[in-house]
Amino acid sequence: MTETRQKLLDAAERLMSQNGYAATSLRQIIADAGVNLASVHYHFGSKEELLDELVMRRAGPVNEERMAMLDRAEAEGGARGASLERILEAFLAPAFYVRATHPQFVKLMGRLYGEGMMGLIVRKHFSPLVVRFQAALRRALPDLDEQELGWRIHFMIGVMVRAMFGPPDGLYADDPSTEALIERMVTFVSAGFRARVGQRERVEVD
Amino acid sequence: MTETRQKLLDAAERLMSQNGYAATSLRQIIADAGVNLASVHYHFGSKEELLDELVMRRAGPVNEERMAMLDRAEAEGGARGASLERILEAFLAPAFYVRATHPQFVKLMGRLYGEGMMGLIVRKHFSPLVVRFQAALRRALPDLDEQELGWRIHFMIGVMVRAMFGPPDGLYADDPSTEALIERMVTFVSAGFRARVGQRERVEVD
DNA sequence: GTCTATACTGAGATAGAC
DNA sequence: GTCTATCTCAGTATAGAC
Repeated sequence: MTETRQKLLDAAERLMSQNGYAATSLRQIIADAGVNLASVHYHFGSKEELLDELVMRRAGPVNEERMAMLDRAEAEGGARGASLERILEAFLAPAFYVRATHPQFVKLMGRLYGEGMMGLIVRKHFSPLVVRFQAALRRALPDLDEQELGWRIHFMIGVMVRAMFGPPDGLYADDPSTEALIERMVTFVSAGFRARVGQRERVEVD
Repeated sequence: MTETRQKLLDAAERLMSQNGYAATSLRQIIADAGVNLASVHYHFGSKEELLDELVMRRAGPVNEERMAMLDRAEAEGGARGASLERILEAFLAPAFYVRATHPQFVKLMGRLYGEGMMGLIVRKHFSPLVVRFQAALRRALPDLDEQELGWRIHFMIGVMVRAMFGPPDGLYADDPSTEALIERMVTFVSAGFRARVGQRERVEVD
């Protein structure tokens, strides 16, 4: 990979994580990277393909880690299969672990999901991942019907995207450590996945 | 309100619900509405202010309905306050009831949240709503600490936004009725709100 | 008060010289 | 591989007709 490519990807990641994809112009990016405007189209072809490479250079390793964690969870679970919590953790945690080395990337992913820019990338690169996790969840929740499972996965993505955006707007919540945030998501989402259909929990809290 | 204003708002709602805010140009909107380009700036001042009016002409009534449902839930709850499920339903249901008369508006709201365009509008117009619902949840979940509650509200918004976007991408989920969708959200989210902190549910599903 | 015509700046994309 | 110049289309602004 040439130096120019690197500079463009780094500048785009930095700027887009702050302002989103649409609001970040190629002219901002090339100014920040110190290269010529036409080099974007020489190296990537378009703004959208630049984004594709930008996402995949980090999402690739994230998805490999997700698969590896799911492997371990299933190995430990033996014949029962992996537990719900371990499956959810395998999916959610690696996406936030990258905060340690590339904090802006996580925020960028949240923005991209929100802007609808992830749909294409997911269809293009994430298919094996989606299939495997759906199958694992299917097995962990055998009583949940297919439609309901699909919607709950959809809801989980919503929770993840929101968490990637950062802490809530108001003054009422902190910015927790990565581990605490993952714990919060898994606790919330696993309870949601386990909820009985058509029979809301009516127990009063203590 | 003049006819031109109406036409612009209607055209913008239709087009933006399909392609999002940023990807919809004023020139598309004025072509669809059959009016002159400059009329946008005469009537609204800018694309962003057009959006503000567009959102509030429907979100205004939605928020009033939310307040009214919360009033009823608290009246029924008496001294105990409203139940968690009723609070969540009061927040979520009215946002989806508008599908009956204005189906595109719900999708538009999902897109706008995703694009980060709702932040400003929420701060400008939704403050009383946020305060009231946060207080109601606080009361329904007295054992939950403030930070945790803030994050769980954040997560709920994520679920709502995802549901507004429409059914999940894959072939694995249907497009349910509004009532069924609300039921699904309330079931999932209420279980998440009730989950015990730092003590994940370990019960196997039957 | 309302609308039309037109111009200004900045976006993404592209062709061709070097 | 890189750069200059240029194309089309975006949001915005204003002058002036009715």
